[in-house]
Amino acid sequence: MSITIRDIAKKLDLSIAAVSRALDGYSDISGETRQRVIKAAAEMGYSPNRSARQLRRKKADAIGYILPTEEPRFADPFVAEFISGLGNETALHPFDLLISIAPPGLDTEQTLYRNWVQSQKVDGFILNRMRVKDWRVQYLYETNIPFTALELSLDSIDYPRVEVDNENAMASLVKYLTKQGFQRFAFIGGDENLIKHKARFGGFLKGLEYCGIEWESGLSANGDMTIAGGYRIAQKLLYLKAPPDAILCINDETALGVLRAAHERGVEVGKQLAVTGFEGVIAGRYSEPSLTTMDIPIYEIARILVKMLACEIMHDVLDERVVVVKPEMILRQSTGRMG
Amino acid sequence: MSITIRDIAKKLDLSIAAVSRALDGYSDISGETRQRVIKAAAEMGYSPNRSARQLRRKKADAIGYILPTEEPRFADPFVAEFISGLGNETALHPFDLLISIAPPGLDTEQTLYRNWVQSQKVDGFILNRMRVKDWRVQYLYETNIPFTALELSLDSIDYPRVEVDNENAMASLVKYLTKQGFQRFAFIGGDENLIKHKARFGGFLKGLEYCGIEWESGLSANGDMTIAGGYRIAQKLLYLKAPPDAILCINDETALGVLRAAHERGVEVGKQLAVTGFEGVIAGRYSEPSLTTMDIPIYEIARILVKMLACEIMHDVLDERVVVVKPEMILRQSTGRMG
DNA sequence: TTGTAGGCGTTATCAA
DNA sequence: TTGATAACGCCTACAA
Repeated sequence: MSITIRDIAKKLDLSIAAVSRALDGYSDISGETRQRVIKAAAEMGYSPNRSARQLRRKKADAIGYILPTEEPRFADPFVAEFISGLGNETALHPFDLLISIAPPGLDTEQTLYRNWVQSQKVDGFILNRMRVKDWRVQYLYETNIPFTALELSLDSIDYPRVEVDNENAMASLVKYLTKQGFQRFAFIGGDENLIKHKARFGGFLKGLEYCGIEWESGLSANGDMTIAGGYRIAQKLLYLKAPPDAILCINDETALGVLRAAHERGVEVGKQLAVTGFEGVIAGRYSEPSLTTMDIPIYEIARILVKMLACEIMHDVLDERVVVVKPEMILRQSTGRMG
Repeated sequence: MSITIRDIAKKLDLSIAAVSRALDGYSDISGETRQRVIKAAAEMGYSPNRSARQLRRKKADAIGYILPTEEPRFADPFVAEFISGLGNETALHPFDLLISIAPPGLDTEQTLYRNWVQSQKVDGFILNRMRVKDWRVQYLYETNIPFTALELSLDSIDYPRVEVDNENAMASLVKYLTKQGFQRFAFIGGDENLIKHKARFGGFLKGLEYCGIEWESGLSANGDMTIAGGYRIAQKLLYLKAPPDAILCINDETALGVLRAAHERGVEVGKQLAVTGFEGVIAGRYSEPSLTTMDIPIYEIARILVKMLACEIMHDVLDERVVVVKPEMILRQSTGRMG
């Protein structure tokens, strides 16, 4: 079968203990022996059996990410970039990345988390799509499992995390559009239980207030953060007797759907109607018209989350327990009048 | 610490062996005892320690997917949908999904595969983005590790796989466009070492031949299968003295970039210029204009690959060793003249 | 039907 | 500096 330390020990006429220590870089082993062992190991193509090591060390050397997705087929560019970041960063550490998928309901998701914890499959978790009240936070905190997350849930638990300054960013968009002369603001959000929604919608309201504009509740609706959802809701908004002249969206996907609906309605986006996204997904750069958005470095955020988690797991000191990311406003054609 | 069978045994005053067998559904255990054990296990929140089980069984109960990506940040919708399919299907089996990322060069990628194999991290692999000559196929075949793949590489090794009828599908597009009156055909491909490229470009040529059109090599170029790549190449094509009136792309991403370039050039897509994608990524439905494409059920394919792999690992008989998927032509505005 | 015991490959604790 | 040896938690002959 596979090569074990036993094979190396036999070949070198050493004890397995000596081999093990030589490979793990302990100091109580002669330099010469170490060299011989390392050489032999390399020649024989040895690499330690993961399960045995894990069993003994009581560590999985793996981190887990459970994608919280509603529909089986709801895979957006955000996810792709996020996973890509997780994958690249974990590869730099001595960790594996374990991935699964569970709808954010209580059943499957809870079972999955509990199972991974109890069977010690992973040493820690990466979380995103935080909910206002998030049982994952409660659970992992109580069971003392390390985790890092994108966004802070409102469970009054302080965990290592990356935060995006959603609120001010969204407010900035409102202010900018006001200066451009737009007046009737609509907002298309997502699930109200999401922190992301709360923060961005909050920023929208804050922006309106700052600009002295009164909020018309009829001009806001929540979708599912997909292109299709944005399209559907925009269709309604654009057929109102007094339609909005600016539609701010919780994310780029939604905004891309809005663009489509506007085209069909024959509304000139950038002139008669301003549309903004959020998150800076690549497609927005090439849409017609191109999409004004608040860019968020999703890939980088994912990497930071892994780095932080690795520190937590190793019990290293974390220089920054909270990393705040400021979105960057990217002005493109969909808000027009940009000279 | 965590709950083990020992704890259950102690509580129920049984031997650990009895508990183990009861949980694993062996027949040589009394129904009553089994019930007691199962009940206690559930109450105590037991789930077996993964490392211990793996070590004993010499099985990882995990499948691996190593994302072959060039750029650290190259995450496309294809990947998102693919991973989503892998994740959902593995969740239905008693398997974990281990994910990592490696550029398709020899170095990192080879080390990673070897490491996962040698340390027995996974019981099998899912492959995609097959290359014409693919060392992964050679290696896994030789080491006798189960794997399934999307596309057949040209290594003369017959493995369980899903194949997409790329060639005929692409040829169909050419034929269709010819009927619509388009005449000067350009093709934007990807990496020439990819099976996908070979097959789709081959289909393009086949289609031309069928229609009696001569191929102008100046009207073909290879990009990197991203929106940006498509955009860049289309810019060149559209400024030729005799520009094409139809641009067929290896994938939707490329085609979306072409749309953008056409807009900027002031070319009316659907009338003066036909553009087609391939793969049926969701964004194409909402682009402006919407994109004609060959839809491929990526999500389903991923699930099939996992199912097949599971069979292979369990040494079950595979009813179909090769599943062929026929893309579905979806006609939208980008090829116009559709009544 | 149940219990005993050995071992999977490592690592860690002792002695030597 | 090295070598025995005992776990880690689970599974499975074999014995009872």
